[in-house]
Amino acid sequence: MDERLLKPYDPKETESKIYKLWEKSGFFNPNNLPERHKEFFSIVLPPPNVTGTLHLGHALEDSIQDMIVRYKRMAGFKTLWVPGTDHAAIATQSKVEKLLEKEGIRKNDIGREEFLKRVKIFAQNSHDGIISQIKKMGASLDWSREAFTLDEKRNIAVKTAFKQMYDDGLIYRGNRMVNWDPKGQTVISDDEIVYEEKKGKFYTFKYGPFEIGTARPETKFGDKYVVIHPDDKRYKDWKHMQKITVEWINGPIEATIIKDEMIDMGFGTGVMTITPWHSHEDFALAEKYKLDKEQIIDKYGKLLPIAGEFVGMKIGDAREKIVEKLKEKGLLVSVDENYVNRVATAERTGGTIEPQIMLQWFINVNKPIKERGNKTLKDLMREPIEKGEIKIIPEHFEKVYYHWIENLRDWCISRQIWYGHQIPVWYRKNEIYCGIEAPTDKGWEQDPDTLDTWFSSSLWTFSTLGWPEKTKDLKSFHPTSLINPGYEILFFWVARMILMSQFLIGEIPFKTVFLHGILRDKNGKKFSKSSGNNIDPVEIIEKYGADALRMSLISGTGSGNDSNYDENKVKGYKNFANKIWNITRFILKNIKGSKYDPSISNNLTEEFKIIVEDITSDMDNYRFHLAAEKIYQYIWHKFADEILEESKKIIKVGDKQAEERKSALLLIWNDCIKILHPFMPFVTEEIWSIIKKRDKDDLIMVAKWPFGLAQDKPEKK
RNA sequence: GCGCGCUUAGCUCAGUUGGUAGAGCAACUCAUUUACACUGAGAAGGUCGGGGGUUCAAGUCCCUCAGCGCGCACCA
Repeated sequence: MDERLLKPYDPKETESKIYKLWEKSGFFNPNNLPERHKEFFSIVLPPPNVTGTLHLGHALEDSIQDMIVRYKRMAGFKTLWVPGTDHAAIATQSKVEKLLEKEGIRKNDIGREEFLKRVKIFAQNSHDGIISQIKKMGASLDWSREAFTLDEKRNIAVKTAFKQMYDDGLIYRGNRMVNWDPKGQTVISDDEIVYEEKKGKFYTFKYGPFEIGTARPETKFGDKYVVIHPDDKRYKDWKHMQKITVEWINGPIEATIIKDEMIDMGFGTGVMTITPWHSHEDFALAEKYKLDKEQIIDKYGKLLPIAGEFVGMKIGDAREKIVEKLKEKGLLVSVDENYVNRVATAERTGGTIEPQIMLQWFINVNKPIKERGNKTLKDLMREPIEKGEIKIIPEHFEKVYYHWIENLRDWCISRQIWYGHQIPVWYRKNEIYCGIEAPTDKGWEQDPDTLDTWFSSSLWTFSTLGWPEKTKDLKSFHPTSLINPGYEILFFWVARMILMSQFLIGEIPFKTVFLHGILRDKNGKKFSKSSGNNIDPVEIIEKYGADALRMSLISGTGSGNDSNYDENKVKGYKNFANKIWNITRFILKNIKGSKYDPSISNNLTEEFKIIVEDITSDMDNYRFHLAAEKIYQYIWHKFADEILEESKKIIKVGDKQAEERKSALLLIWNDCIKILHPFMPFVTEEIWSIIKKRDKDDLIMVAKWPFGLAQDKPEKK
């Protein structure tokens, strides 16, 4: 009897030892896999942000992906799982800014270079912690191919991508309405906005012969256009472009009446004034009728000279004072105190977004691309899903995806932050140069802005494989087989990867998008540092083992569904790990001295084969949670509770039937351990080593899936 | 407003192409040192959110209502 089996299973002792064994084997790298691994299977790890440490949500993601990767590897695929981390531009920068604030340092005091040094140190620390966390999960990532969204190679990819899109006129610089975050002092994309419902006041003012409503009186200084619906009978006597003089905040102004169908006649009085500089819709209207646009608020959220006596005031402070003045002038009609406003805030800094017209860089999603039969980037994003080249699981997210594309505006990619890929564009007076390298002659200055972090992550499936170089990896492993992000980054990441891959290399980035849900705490609350419910996976691993954690996260939740984390469940699977440990002890004890016949076939093995067929079909059809529960049920309640109990009597007799039973037990148990391996890799590898007692190369991680049932060919289209 | 989900045992959730309702945890009754107490045996627990429809047959498909969650959107 192996000494290890004499005491209960101890994951702590086993896991780090086993992980080292795996790393040493080299099998994480597909190049080192034995001959039988032919067809390629590839997947990239959604790179975690280097903003701190991983939480249980990442553990869920790692568990699912490693389970799939291990299954595919056993099935005979030449399997690659690419690791990496994301520099997460704004998120990381604002994190470091906050840390420096505590030391009383502001980033402008130390300057760009010194600040970036600090960020780099922070990012490196985060990275190291994250990698060690991922390894503790048992993730079989090929570390020799590790990448970072901001490393040298990815920088070349980013610049190459930018230039290609710039040359094709898809990236342009223009004065457009953008989302300005006064707190983060940068613009952000539409997708980085989080809307919060806030109760506020809704004011109605007299504006000449009209009454207009607004929730933001502080933007109204420059309002000199009155918009009315052309069909509104109440105002039928007013003509389009008619000019009137009205008394307003700082005296009389000349206003112009605009008749346009954008107005909702049923809302308020059916009349509104517009502020083209600080509102997306107003801007669109102003463009349509070539109206003047005036800036009211500066980038610090303060009022400009147009505000007259209110100049320099913060908009929040100015609001009530402006209302007061209007009231004194007899222009205030009413105040609705129960108005619910949807306030746009910045995802990362929490700042209240101020729409502004600014000179920024954009990706044009509506421009017909000549070389692609006049298709737009929107078309390139939509088509692979429509044609079924990319499958989204669960399927209903396809509708969500289309819906997003329909509403998509040009993607603003420039950011006024320091941490990130600097835009590869140089200016000299009126000249502009875009290139991989800086121009060599004098007088050029590079654009100080950096790129949206999602620009670099959207190249991830091919930038990690060597693009823009034509590498062997790229040829072998792209398009990748599968991607497994949470559904919350379907737009941020998945959609943009499809966009970039389609445009830059003319192929899809992955064949299947398998989305997972969000893991919440026991009470259904989102994990976050601020609510103090954050859990470090390592903490749980030390208590129950990585196997138990993995199994508890995978089983019991349908794909794409949110789930609640329950420590009791982990505890249950720790018991399960010990159960299979004891089963192994029982079997080895009982088969001692007997000859093992691997060709045995009887009722037990036939019945087992049917179970394995069922489980394998679940594995091949993304029903992993079912596969996990089925193998658990079989092992504990069929194999242990029934078959082993019954075997005790049979083996006691010591006849031919007993010998056959012993062989059947060993055969079935061997295969049970294999099937369980993708879910609980550590304990199964340890048991394998005890059963096999062979040399180091004979690892369960490269053992063949039972009965040759798993597909070793790519899925049929 | 538009879109997408969810509602199944006390709790947390599974339930694949429609074919007699499942698991884990909790609670209940027994077994008491067995490969395993990180255990075993057993019993209990559900008109599958309400209503209607299709079908020989509906938790599953269709319609409708309600509650909850999420995403998107230009209600000034």
